[in-house]
Amino acid sequence: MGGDESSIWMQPERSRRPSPGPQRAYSRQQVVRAAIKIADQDGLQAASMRRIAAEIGAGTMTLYQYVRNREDLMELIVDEVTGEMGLPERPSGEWRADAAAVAVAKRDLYLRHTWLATRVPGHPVWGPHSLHVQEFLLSSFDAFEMSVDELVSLTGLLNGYVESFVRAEVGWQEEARRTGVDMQEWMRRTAPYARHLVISGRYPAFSRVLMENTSPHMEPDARFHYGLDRVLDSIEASLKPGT
Amino acid sequence: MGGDESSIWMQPERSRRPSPGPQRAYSRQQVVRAAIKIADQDGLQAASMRRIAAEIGAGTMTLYQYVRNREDLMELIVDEVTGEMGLPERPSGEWRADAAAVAVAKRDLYLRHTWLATRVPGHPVWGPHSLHVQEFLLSSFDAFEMSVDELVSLTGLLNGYVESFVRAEVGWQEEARRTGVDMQEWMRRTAPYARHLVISGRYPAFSRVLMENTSPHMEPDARFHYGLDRVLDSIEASLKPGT
DNA sequence: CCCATCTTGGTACGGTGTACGCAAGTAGCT
DNA sequence: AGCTACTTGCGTACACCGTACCAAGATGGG
Repeated sequence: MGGDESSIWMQPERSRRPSPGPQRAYSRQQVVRAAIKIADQDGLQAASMRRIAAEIGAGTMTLYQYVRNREDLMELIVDEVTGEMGLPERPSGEWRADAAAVAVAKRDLYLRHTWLATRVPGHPVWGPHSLHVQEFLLSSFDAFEMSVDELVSLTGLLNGYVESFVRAEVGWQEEARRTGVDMQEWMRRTAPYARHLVISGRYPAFSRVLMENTSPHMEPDARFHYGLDRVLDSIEASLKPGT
Repeated sequence: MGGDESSIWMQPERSRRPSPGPQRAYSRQQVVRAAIKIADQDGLQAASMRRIAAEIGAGTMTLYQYVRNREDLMELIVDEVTGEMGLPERPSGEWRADAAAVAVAKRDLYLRHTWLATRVPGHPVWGPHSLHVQEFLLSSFDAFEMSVDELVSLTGLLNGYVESFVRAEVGWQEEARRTGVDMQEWMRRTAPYARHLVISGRYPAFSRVLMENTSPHMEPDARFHYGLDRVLDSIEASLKPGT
């Protein structure tokens, strides 16, 4: 009977209702926390079933008692860390402040758990924490009259901005962890080629960006807020007050 | 002597200058094309060194005569397909049309090669085709006076929008290929849980989006252009005519 | 012709996710 | 109390992966 149990959120941790068999030695929470710890330290790839199991002192296959497969586990850890965003229960009513709060909290979260940016999107994560963030952002616009399509477009604009900004930001960090070569070092090693490109004269606009790359720049924080304001402006322009 | 040869673009295909040893049996082009073909059919993961080698009838390790490692090859195939964007030699002078052309061409490219969206960003790809796209977009704004920081922010806004939109779009397709479950099917399987969420009453705004998900929607194309216009508006608002 | 040099590609190593099945623990029923 | 049915932990095995290493063969210049 039961349903198709196709989503993890439909299969909460198996409860220990009185039934035959030994006591469970671990917990889903334990597995999830171990996975997050490893991903934080050495990247999402490093959070392999073997390594996670080793971290909690279990046999590899034991994990499959707590999680159906690695993909499900990935979904669990994403929702778990999303809980760290710590948004209030409901929006304040000031849509711009609320939307900005979501954006900033999301960026901070991604910077704290850089592996979040390496995930390929697919079906949405409908865990409790992720749903709360969704609900918070969507209901920030409750005071305005708009179709679902418009609402989804506008929140998508915001989410898209944050994600792409932070993906670029975090991409370098992830590469540095993987290869041991950070941005500074990569620039240094690629300098001869960069010089060649500039000298060729084929890419004047690109060269201008390249040349000034060594001079002091806007800090990432400032760049983020600058772009964020642009996006919020563009959202504001499409808002019509509701009933 | 020579340099550090740290980037692929500094090591063009080894030329066949007269020297002892057998003729080369394959070519970098051949390897790149095979990799693209496999990635198009079965995803980036499927483009393994073994599979690519098999595709062109070579031994696995032979590929390493044409490419230093898999990462370099990935960079090569990205630049290769970027050539398909087919932008004109230089911008028309109508910045809005030029920027929109880049956005549309990029989306089309990603839809044609969905694996592009699954790549984790890191150092930029400075291959000839990618550089041309960069140059085209940057120089679209030549008529305006702005700092490099502003220029990078604005083009980043546009690129970010396109990438995040198309990543969401393509995420479903990639998941469908990987798991055999497409969006329709996923929605169907998750319907009981969705119903549960709606009934719980905890997510009213989210529920509204969910409920209308079955009614006819704006087509992806229309949604893309709607958001694109928003982004272009927001860029336009920050433009000051130059000298 | 010789040989220095190049190309091909087999084998092997250390990793991955997970299917299968076995040994052992335990609650409920007789 | 003993049996049984079910659960849990987990070792083994399989089919993949990237690539280091090296042997064997091809070939152009002297």
